Amino acid sequence: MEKKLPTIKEIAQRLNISISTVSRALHDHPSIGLRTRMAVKKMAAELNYEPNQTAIFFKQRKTFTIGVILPNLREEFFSSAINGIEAVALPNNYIVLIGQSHDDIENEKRILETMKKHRVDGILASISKNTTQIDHFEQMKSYDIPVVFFDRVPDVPDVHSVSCNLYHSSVEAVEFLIAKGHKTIGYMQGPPTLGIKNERLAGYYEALKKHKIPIDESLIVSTDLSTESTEKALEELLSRKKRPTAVLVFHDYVALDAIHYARQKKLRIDKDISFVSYANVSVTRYLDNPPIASVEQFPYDQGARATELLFKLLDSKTNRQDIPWENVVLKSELIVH
Amino acid sequence: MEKKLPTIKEIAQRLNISISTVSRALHDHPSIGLRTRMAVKKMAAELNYEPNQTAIFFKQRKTFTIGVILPNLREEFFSSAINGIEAVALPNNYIVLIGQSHDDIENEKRILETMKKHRVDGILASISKNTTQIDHFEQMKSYDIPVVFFDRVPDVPDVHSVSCNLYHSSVEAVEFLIAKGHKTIGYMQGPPTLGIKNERLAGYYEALKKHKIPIDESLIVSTDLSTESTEKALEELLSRKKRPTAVLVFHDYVALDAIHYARQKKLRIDKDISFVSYANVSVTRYLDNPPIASVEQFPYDQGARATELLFKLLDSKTNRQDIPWENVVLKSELIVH
DNA sequence: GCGACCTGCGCAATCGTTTGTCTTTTTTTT
DNA sequence: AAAAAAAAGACAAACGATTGCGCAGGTCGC
Repeated sequence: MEKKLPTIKEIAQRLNISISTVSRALHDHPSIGLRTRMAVKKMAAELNYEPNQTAIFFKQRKTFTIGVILPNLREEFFSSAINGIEAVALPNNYIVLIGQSHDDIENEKRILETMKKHRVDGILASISKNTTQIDHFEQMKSYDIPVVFFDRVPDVPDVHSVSCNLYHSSVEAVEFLIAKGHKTIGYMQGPPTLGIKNERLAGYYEALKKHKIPIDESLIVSTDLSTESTEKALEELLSRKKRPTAVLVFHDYVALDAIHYARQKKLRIDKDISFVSYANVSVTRYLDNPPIASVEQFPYDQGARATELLFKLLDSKTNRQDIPWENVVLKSELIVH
Repeated sequence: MEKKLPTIKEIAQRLNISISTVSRALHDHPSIGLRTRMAVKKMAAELNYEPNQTAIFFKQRKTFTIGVILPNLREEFFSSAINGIEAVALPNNYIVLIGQSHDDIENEKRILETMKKHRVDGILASISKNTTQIDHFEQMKSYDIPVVFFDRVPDVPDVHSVSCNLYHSSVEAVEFLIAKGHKTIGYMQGPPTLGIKNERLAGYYEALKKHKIPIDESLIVSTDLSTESTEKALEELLSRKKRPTAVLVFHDYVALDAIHYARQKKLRIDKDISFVSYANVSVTRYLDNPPIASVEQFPYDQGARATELLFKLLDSKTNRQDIPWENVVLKSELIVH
């Protein structure tokens, strides 16, 4: 049963020709005559020949594999991003290796190491929440493995990246609340390492400024994304003398925790307090009290664009060091529920 | 910049010894003396040598890669399963290649083909909802690539599989409803190809029988999982003369659609009608009207066990054909919310 | 009718490692 | 001190495919 697979060598022997001829024939090389070419192809079909990719990978120094490193597949954002990545990668005959950092930089390093060993052709990464330096990614340069960051991109200039600009949508989100009559609007931000650029906060400031609402720093609180931390942050906001009637929240899941807590405290959502957040996760569809609006960040598109950029890098014949850093920025969009 | 990576050959030249000696020294082969072994390791460290895995894969006919084929990563069940798979695979130095069938058998075949080309050592698969025959998986045998199915396993005897026994939990679920005083209990089943064994239905029958509740076939309806289909199915149930006060539903997401629809129809959840379903997805945490109970199917454990089984197959020296088919069945558990 | 050119194919090196076997050196035994 | 045994390392053949180069044989030109 365990027949070993046919090789070009076998084809060559049966046809009494050289293996190089077989190889070229299979690749439609012009220097092989039609007769032999046909004969080779016929025999290949008969034997059910399939090239041994591992041999080819080895010879070509190329594996047609891209590695994807991301925090957690269970987050809808990332599994959607994978779909975008696959949509571009598969048609190009690339296959996708996935590793989850679970938001731990040590895992991130381990995964990167493994992917390097497996000689992936390129890497797509969304960094973990406590990745503050990216030496481990920089190292890939010396192995000539290009890296493209997406969504959670490090805040340094010399990388390739695809991300969403949250500034405009943040302005829009706050203006949306203002239009609804809110005058005291809080902001609950995430961990400092995420969204270093703080486009969300900048948008928040800008909108308030634009509408001449004085900025009250005490209305800005932080959560580390855990439920407890979020509850504590909301508690803080609720204790302000000028209690906010609306809160812009770092992420839908955080908002859900906040909403849950607010309801426990007998606050009526969208009457006593309203929430707007980011991510536009699909479960809100089933909720009675979702955030009234959420900023869509197009994970699928981000994944697809990042993969396209990576392929561009892979294709470029020139020394990769010479390619200018490219930072694609997509527009986000406020979705009102 | 683009320095090419050091090889054992280079180490050999610098030390003026043979390549084989270097190789053996690095592997602590007993026939290499301590002096040379140390020298080799020192040099390897200096040069920052790393073995070329693609060469090794090629030579060893082994890639330390397992392919995972599943319907959709966006389903929490499957992304959790991936976690279980990674938990077993990574410590064993295996890496995970993922492909989504998106519930389309053609994709499934394509992915399988690609994975075969990439010479994965083994495959874990959860079949698509319209996979009725598994020839494409059977084919893997002739390439000596073992396949282990998990969760969505084909209903044939000669496969390896890991799945959850839903029979007992189904009985338990219905008894739970009966205990709550329900006497008219409907059942909304999924597409026929999924859960062919129909343990859910069997459990449903059993519980009713046990409690001497006559079985009314008109209380059994079907959905293809789409929202529309689910709504139609619920509508049917609601139109029965003896309208059910509780429904056992194929899957949480289906239940959510059903609940959504029921509420539109002004039914009060858990008063006019109650739902119990399967999967125990985590979003129910945020819902006002979740199913009152759900059957947990332990995706993480299923993934982990399936991977262990696969490794067992990979390890076995004997001809794989001789290994008896193993069908691991895990217990499910009714979680009351 | 003889060199120039084209066509069609074979030879052999190469990618980096592993591994069976053979050779050399060292150590032990008697 | 010589022979036998053990230890340490070298040689070379794989693994399967790609590819530069060279070498036939035929065709064409003049």
